[in-house]
Amino acid sequence: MMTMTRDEPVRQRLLSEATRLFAERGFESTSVQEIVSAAGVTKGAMYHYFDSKDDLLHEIYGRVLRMQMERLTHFADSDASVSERLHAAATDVVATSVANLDDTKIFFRSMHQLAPDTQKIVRAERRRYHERFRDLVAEGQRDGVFTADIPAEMVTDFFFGSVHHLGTWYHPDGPLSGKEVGGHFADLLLRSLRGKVGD
Amino acid sequence: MMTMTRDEPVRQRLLSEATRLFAERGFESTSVQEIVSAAGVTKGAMYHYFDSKDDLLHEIYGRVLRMQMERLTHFADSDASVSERLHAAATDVVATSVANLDDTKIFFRSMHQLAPDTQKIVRAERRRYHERFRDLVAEGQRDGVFTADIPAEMVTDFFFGSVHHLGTWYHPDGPLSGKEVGGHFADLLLRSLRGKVGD
DNA sequence: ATCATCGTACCGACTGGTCGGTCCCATTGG
DNA sequence: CCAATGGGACCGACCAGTCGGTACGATGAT
Repeated sequence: MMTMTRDEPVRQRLLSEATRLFAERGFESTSVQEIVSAAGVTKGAMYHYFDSKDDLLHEIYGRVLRMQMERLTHFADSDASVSERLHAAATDVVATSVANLDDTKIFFRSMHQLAPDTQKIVRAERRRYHERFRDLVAEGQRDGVFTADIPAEMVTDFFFGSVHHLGTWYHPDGPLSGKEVGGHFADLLLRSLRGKVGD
Repeated sequence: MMTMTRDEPVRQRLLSEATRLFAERGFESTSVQEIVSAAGVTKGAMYHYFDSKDDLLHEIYGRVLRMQMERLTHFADSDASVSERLHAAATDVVATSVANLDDTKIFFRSMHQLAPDTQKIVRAERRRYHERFRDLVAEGQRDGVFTADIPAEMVTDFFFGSVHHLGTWYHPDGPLSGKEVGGHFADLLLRSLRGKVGD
C-alpha cells in the first residue's frame, strides 16, 4: 500500500511532468524543484532515476525519436508505390508530432541546452531518421516519379521545418485534426515533387 | 580622442554581441556579464541603454521584424503577377533569414523566454507580417492561379516553418548561397500551389 | 579666456535570491 | 539483512538588477 497520489510509476511521472513543464516554460526556466513537486516526489527520487536535468531531457528526446523512427520504418518498408509510401510517412509524422505536441515544442527550442556530448548523440539519431526520409525522396527521384531538380536533402529539410514548426501554431482544439493537417502537408509535399503530370 | 576599442557605438556593440551570444548559447544560458564583457563595457553601460535583459532581446526582435516587413511590403506591392510576387517574396525572406542567421536562430528558440507582455507585442508584429504573406497566397487562389484546396493560412505556416528551420541546418560555408536556397524554396512553394497545369 | 554648473555615459562592487546537484538518512519489500 | 527507493536539508556557484560614484564635454555667465 502507501502508493503515491498516482499509481503511475515515479519515473514515468517525472518524464511526463518534465515534458509538460519544458514545453510550457522552456528547459532553462523550469527548475528541478518544480518538476519534482509536479510529480509529487522530491529531488532524491529524481536523482535516483536520472543522472542530471540534462539526462532527463535526453530521455524525453530518446523516447519520441525511437517511436518516430519505428513508425517511419514501418511506412517506408511497405510495398506500396514510392508516392504512397512517402505520402503515408509524411502524414504520419505530422499526426504523431501533433499527438505529442509538447515534445515537438521542446525539440527545437531546447536542443542547444543539452551538454555538447548529449547533443551530439541526439543529433546523430535525428540524422538517421532524417536520412531515412530523404532516401524515400531520392528513390522517387531516381525512379522518375518525382522531379529531381531540387536535392532530396533540401526537400527533406524543407518538409521537416514545417513539421517542427507545428508546435508554434497548431492548437488541439482547432478545427483540424492532426491527421487532416498531415494530409494537407503530405499533399503539399507530393505536389511540390510532381513533374508535369500526376504520378 | 580616447575612443573605445571599437568606434562602433556602445549600444550597437551590445546589440550585436548579444545577438551572437544568444544564437550560440541561448537567451537563458547567456549572462548579462558575458554580453557586456564581449562588448567591452560593463553592466552599468547596458542598463543605461536598456531597461532589462528582456528589453535587449525585444530590441533584437524589433530590428529584424521591421526590416523583413519592409522588404515583404516592397515585393508584395510590385506590379508583377501574383506568382512572380510570391516567388520573389519567398526567395527574399529566405535570403534575408540566411543573411541574418543568428536572428533566425534566436527567434523561435527564445520567444517564450520573453515576459508575457513583451511576447504579446512581438507576436502581434509577427502576425501582421504573416498575414501579409498569406494574403498573397489567398489572392492567387481567388484569381484561380493557385489551387484553393488547402487554406492559405496553412500554406503560410507550412512555408514559414521551413524558413524558421533554416537556422538548424544551413551553413554559410556550404555550397549554396542564401539566394539559391531561397530560389529552391520558392520553387517548392509555387509548385505545391500549382494546379493541373503551369501558371 | 576662465570657471561654475550640469547632464550623459559609464564603472564595478554589492545584494537578494535561485538553482543544480550532493549527502546522509528513513522506510520498505524480499 | 540488504538492496532499492525516496526524503529533504544543505552547499557552492551564479545571476539579474541596483546603486553610489566618476569622467567629461557642453553651456553660459563673467
